[in-house]
Amino acid sequence: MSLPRSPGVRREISPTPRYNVYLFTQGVSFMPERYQDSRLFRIRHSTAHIMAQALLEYLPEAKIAIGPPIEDGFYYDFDLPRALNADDLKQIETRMKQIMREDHAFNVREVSADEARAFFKDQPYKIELIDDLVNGRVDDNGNKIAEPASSLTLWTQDSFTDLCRGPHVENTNTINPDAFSISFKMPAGAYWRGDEKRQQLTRIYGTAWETKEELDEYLHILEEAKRRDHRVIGEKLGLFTIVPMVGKGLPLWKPNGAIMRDTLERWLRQVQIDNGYQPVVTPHIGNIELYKTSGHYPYYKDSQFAPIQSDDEEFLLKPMNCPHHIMIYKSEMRSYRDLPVRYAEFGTVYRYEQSGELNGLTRVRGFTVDDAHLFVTPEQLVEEFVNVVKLIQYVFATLGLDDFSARVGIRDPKSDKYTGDDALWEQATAAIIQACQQLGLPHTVEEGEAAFYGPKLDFIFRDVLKRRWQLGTVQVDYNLPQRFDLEYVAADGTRQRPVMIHRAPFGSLERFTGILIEHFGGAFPAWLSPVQALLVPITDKHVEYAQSVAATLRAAGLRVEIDSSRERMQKKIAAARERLIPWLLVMGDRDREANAVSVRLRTDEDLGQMPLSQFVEMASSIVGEKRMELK
RNA sequence: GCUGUUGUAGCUCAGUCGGUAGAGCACACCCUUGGUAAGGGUGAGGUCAUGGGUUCAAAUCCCAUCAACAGCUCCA
Repeated sequence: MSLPRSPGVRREISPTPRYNVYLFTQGVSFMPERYQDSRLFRIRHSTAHIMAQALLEYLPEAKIAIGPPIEDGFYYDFDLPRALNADDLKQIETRMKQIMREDHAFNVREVSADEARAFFKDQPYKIELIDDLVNGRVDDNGNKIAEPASSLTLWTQDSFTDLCRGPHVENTNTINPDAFSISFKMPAGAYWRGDEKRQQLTRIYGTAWETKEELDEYLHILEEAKRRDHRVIGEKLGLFTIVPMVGKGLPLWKPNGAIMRDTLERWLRQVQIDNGYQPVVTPHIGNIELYKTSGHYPYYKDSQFAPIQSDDEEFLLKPMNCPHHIMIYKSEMRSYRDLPVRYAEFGTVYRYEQSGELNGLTRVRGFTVDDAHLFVTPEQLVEEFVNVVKLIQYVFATLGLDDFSARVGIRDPKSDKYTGDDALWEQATAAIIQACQQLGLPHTVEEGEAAFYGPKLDFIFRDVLKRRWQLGTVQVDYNLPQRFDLEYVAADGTRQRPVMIHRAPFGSLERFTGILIEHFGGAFPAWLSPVQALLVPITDKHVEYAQSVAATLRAAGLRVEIDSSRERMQKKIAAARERLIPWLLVMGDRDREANAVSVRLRTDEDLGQMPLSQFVEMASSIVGEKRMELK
C-alpha cells in the first residue's frame, strides 16, 4: 500500500492546479478554466509585483528573487538586510494600497538576454534566472526540465520592473485595495529554488481576491481552521497526546480517543466481513529480504527506521502490510474457485518521516492502516475494483463525508521510479478507468500520482472548510504478484497469475481521526462521541437517581458519564458544552418523580422533559443507525 | 533534515533593568442544595525543557542538546 509521501501532504491540502489534469465526468471530458487563465491569477501576480515595488521603496538594498501567484494568493521571496516584523508589513501594505489607488498601467516589453542582464545587473537572483531561461534547465540527472526560452519579457508598473512571463492586470487601479492582505501571516524562511543548501530568503505571503467579501471569507476560514485544529481539540477533549519520552510522531491514544478509534475499527471490520473480507493478523516486523523481494526497500529506504540487527538477520519495522499478506496467500495452493481472496488487517506500520513533516495525528511515524489486499483473477478485476469503490463510498456516506472527488493517479512517463512492464501498467490503468466509468464516478487523471508498482484511485475529501485531504486509496497491482511469483490454478489446470488490489478507505486511523476532528470541530456524530450523554443531577440528592439512569443507558449500549461534582447545575452545563457532548440529561425532583430526564442538546436546543424510556429509544436508534442528527 | 520562533503548575499564559515564581482554569477540602452558559472560601501543586557557561546572584544573559510550532517543489 502506498500512502502519500513527503512532501505530499502540502500538495494534498493546497493542490496547485496543474497543466496535466483533465477532468472526466460521466465519461465526457472537458477542460475547466485553468487557474492560470483566470483574472484572479493575474490579480495575484500583479499584487506580488506591487508588493515587490513597495518593499524595494521601503528597503532599497533588498534583492528580489521570485514572486509567483499560488493557490489562494501569492508570495515574493526577498534577500533582505534585516528581519521584518508585523509593523514593517503594515507599512508595506499601506504603500501597496496607495499604489493601487493610483493609475499605473502594466506594460510589457520583449528584450534580449543581454539587455535583461544589463537591466538586472544589481539583482543576482534575476541574473541566475535569465541564465537558466536562456540555456534551459536540467535536473540532477541531466534530464531537460525546461526548454530554452524563446524570448524574455519585462513587465513594468510605476517605478518597478520585473523579469516576468506575465500576464498581468491592465492597471494597478483595477485591483481592489481592500481585497488583499500581506500582514495576515508573518514572513517565513524559504530557500532560493527550494534548495536548503542555497541562500535562505525571506518569503512574504499575500492573499488577494476580487472583493473584500471574498478576502474576509478567506480570513475567516483561516481563523476557523485554527479553532478546529485537531491538536487543540485533541487536548481539550482528551483524545490523544504525544510525549517526547515515547517519541515524536508516535501518538498515545487516551481513552476518549481510543474509544472513537475502536468504534471506527469495529464498524469497518464488520462492514468488511459482510463484504467477504477475511481478517488476518501479521507481525510488526519482518525480515528485510521480504521487502527487498517486494521492492519496497529501495523505494522507501530513506523513510524507514533503521533495520534491526539480530544475530545474522536483519529485520525492518514494517513500512507496509502487503508483503505479509502476500505470504499468507502464498502459503497455500490456490484454485480459481478460491478467488477473490480478500485479506483485511488493521496493520500498524512505521515510517521515518522527516521531523519537519510531523504534525499531530495527520503526519506521524507509526500509524495503523485499514488495509486489505484482494487477490483476483484478471477477469474479476474490474468487478472487484467496482465493489471496493462502492464499499469506500458507503463508508464515507455513513460518516457524512459527502464532498469528495476521485483522482486516478497514473505514471509520469518521464520518470523512471516505477517498476514493471509497460503493458501491465496500461492494463491496470485501463481497468481503473473502466471501473470509474462503470460507476459513473467523476474523476481526474493525474500523471505522476501512481504508486511505484501500479496506478491508483484516490479519494480526495473536502471538509467543511473546503480544505482538501487525501483519504481512501485503491491500487491495482500486477507487479507484486510477479515479484512474489503468485499463482492460482485455473479451470483448465494451468498456473495463472492473480492481480492484486490494495485498498484502504481511511488510509490511516490516525490521520483519518485527525481529519474527522477538524471536519466536525470536535462535535462528532453521536455514535462516534466518546461520551454520548452527560447526566447532570441538580443536587447530590439526585445522584442516586442519575446512577440508576446511567445503568439503564449503559444497558442500552450508550456511553454515559455522571457529573456528580458538588457544583451548581449551571456550571456543569457550561462544562459539558465545552466538551461537545451530544446529549445533556438534567435531572431533579420533577424528573425523578416522573422517571424522566430533561434533555438538552449540544446545539443548545432544549427538548424539555422526556420519559427515560423515550430517550433510550431515541438515543439508541440514532447511535445504532449512525445518524448525524441528535433528535 | 534545513531556517526561524517558542519551551515557566495538568491546561492557557504573565513574570520589568539579572536579586531565588504568579494568575485563570482544572484538582482537593469547607460553605452553598441551586431547574439549563461558569456561587464563595481555603489549600495543594513548579530542578522555570535538559546540560554546561558568565555572574556575588540566572526563569531572565551566552553555548549546546531535546521538543513543539511555522516555513522550506509551487520554477521569471
